[in-house]
Amino acid sequence: MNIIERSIVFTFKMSEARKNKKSDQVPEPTLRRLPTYLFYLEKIREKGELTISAPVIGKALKCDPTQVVKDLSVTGVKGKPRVGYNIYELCHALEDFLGFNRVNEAFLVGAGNLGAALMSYQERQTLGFKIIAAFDVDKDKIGQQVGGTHILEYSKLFNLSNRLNVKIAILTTPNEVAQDVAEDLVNCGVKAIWNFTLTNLDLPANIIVQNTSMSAYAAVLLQRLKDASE
Amino acid sequence: MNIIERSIVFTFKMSEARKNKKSDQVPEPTLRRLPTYLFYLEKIREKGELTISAPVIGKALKCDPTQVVKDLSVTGVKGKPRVGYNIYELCHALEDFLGFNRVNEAFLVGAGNLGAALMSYQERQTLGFKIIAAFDVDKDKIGQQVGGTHILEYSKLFNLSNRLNVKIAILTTPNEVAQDVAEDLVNCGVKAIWNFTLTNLDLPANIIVQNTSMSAYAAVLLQRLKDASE
DNA sequence: TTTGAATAAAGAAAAAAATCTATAATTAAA
DNA sequence: TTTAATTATAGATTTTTTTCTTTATTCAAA
Repeated sequence: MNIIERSIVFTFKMSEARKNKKSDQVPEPTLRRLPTYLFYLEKIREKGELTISAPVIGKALKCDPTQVVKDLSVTGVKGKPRVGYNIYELCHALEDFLGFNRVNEAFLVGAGNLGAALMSYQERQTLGFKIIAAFDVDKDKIGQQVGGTHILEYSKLFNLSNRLNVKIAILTTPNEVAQDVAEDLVNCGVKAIWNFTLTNLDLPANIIVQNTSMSAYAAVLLQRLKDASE
Repeated sequence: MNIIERSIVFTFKMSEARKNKKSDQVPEPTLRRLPTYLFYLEKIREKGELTISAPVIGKALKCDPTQVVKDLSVTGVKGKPRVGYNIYELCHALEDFLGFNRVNEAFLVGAGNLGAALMSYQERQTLGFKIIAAFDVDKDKIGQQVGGTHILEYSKLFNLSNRLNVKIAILTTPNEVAQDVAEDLVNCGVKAIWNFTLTNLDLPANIIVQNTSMSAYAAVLLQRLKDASE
């Protein structure tokens, strides 16, 4: 194969990769597990440990050790045989990979119970981003503060988004207004919406929507309980 | 094959099925989708529609129509070609399958923001179970009421669990006490724990633990946003 | 220094899940 | 009554994810 043929093959492979971007995406199950590793490792690090092996992590987190190795490999951190991983390095790499050490700013719309929970959640535990402003239409809530974040009148969203360049929004409104609010958010430049409502949002294809329904987990729990009693 | 040979084959198959119970378990991805179907169908039913086809559901929920058919088939409901499913029948079957129409009673421990959110959640939206009592150690919270449920002194858990036969518990305590509380709950007869803490609970194998970390979703969202901007 | 045990890493195999395809049933329109 | 279009259903295929296997590396002990 000469240099031209090679470059053709190369070009082909590149466009293939670009076409189905999914190929180089980290699998969702892995992404979901990564924070669990991070929080476990942080706990171990606080105990003064310096290294940890995949079998030990696997035992603690009740999962397959080779799964652990595969998952952690996305960070690029190399472990040493007979020793394991450097905990400090691994924590840092995980935080970096997950983006938990960057300031990912987010809006929150709907400061009801769940909204307030997420606002206070960010104080204690790393959620992955900082809610810089919450919005609501309820006069009683407006002006209040939860978890260090102010609740503002919803209409202020439009002014504020002009000045700030916020890409992430958390949607915890009632179902009925979810679609309208989501469209407002997209118009304000939001690129990713974490949707806690039961509304199936109809938005442009380039907008990332992460649907999170508490019912989904409840369904799995109830079913496994049913399975167990049979 | 005579009758005896047949019965041997039959016995073998039965024990196989019992051995790896997983085989007849409904896949977790399907279980997670079922509440989404239910809430969508309820919305459509309210509009007065009587039937709906899998392709229509698939278009609305942005998923493959054959996926819809496979998922809905777990309820046993049959659709008619060229017509689709009877919405009323399907809603009922889904509620029944998911156990959402039964009274699944649950305890909640840790009436902080997230706990309170779940308590108020059950009012508006079907969570799948009814939180009949919440427990906390915070004097300010004890005696209060959220979403129609009273917050009781934690120590009352032990008396109450003797009288009531509650199988499900929601764990929304701080991480530090999660393991201890979980063990208490198991001693009180709880069989399934919905764990919102970041603690990896170490409990008997027969106890069902559903770990739900907000960070897991956040991680996926952040990553997809990163993927999109590359 | 040598040997052996532990473990990461890479790749193969298996399992699980999603998607595609073909078939048969049904109904509305011709 | 017949035909064509729609759609559920079942099964095959593909893709994704997990688990298993092998290999090579490293460190501790002999």
